[in-house]
Amino acid sequence: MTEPKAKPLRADAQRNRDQVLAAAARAFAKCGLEATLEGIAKDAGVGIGTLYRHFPTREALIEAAYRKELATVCEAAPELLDKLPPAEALRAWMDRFADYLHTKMGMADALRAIIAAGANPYDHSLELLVGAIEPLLAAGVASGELRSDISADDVLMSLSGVALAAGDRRDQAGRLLDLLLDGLRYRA
Amino acid sequence: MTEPKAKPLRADAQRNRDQVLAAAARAFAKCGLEATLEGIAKDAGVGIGTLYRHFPTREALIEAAYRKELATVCEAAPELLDKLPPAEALRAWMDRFADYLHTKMGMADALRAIIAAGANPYDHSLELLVGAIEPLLAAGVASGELRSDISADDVLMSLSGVALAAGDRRDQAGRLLDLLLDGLRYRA
DNA sequence: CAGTTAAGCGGAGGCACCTCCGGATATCAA
DNA sequence: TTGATATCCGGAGGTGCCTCCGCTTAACTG
Repeated sequence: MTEPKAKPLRADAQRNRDQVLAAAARAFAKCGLEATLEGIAKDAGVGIGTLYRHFPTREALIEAAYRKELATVCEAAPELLDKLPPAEALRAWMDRFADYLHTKMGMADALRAIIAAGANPYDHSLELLVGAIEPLLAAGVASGELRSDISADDVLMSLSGVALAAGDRRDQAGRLLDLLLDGLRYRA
Repeated sequence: MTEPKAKPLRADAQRNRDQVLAAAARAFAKCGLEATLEGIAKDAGVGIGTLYRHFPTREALIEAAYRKELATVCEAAPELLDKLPPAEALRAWMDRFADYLHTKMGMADALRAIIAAGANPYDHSLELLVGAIEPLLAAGVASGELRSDISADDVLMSLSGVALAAGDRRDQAGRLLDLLLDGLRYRA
């Protein structure tokens, strides 16, 4: 999970990167999303330039800071698939995802940027999410509950769009996710 | 359409407001959304403070600048309803809306804020949109094509979520809107 | 161990955002 | 017409964002 990557960083670079990430996690936990990048850099004991080299945008930093938690949400997918019929498992996972976004609204904007960017195939979080959705969707298609002409990408896009648009009105988000799932159910 | 409001502005205030709005429209048309507020203020011949008094946030200014165009999109709803069966009319209107957002991506963030704000009942654009969707939805329910347990608010939320999340991938947005409409169709 | 060099560092600087408040002025009452 | 005053104006200033580039140093070589 501490990805080695193609290019191993120089020792000092790796150390600084970790310190920035730790400081960012602290700052976001304490101040929410409006934590200043300069403050994070100072707290990490590095210059602002160093922070920007490692994380070229605010979103990149947030994304990296929350990646581990996001992975946890994604890992719940297989478990749900064990316990529930595919369509229900998908719906339940959507709820987990929406809950997560709801508690970490800070992540919302970052996520929107990540997903909207779309084009970047190296983005880890995006893979993570698509990877979580794919088995759920495939199982639903196999069991005949879900239509087969929608990709995991599309589901993610709709899901995140709905979750982000609904913002903090969690009940409304729930209704919209029901609606989304209805659209996904197979019809002759 | 040039709402008189409860409090008629003082003559100079009204004049300044109009000039700012005109400058904003010019700036957004020319530079897209990254037009600077300071530049707009200067172009309008007012101080930055005046701009901020009239439009406390960037979104407020954008919203005001695009309100007229948005109204045009909304006015298309009844016409579509005349020409098409309700569900198709709704779908066609969604396309208009998505097209609009697509050409004016600048508006996207503003719209997201407007819709996410939600709580502000005085927001004119929100009323406009809900007012456009409501008849389409009602006609669909009346004809039995669409389910009756979804509100125009919910439709707007899903629609905008999808359109915004899809960003500039217009084809994907189209698929997602199809999906949304499938969810809206009546099922026993 | 000493030399080389590519990678990394960091903060000064320029730009935009937004707030705040002393001065200006439209409006109204007398 | 002449104050009185509520309203509005505008830009200086404090803050954060992000870029750029000269200096530093880890890592590698012989």
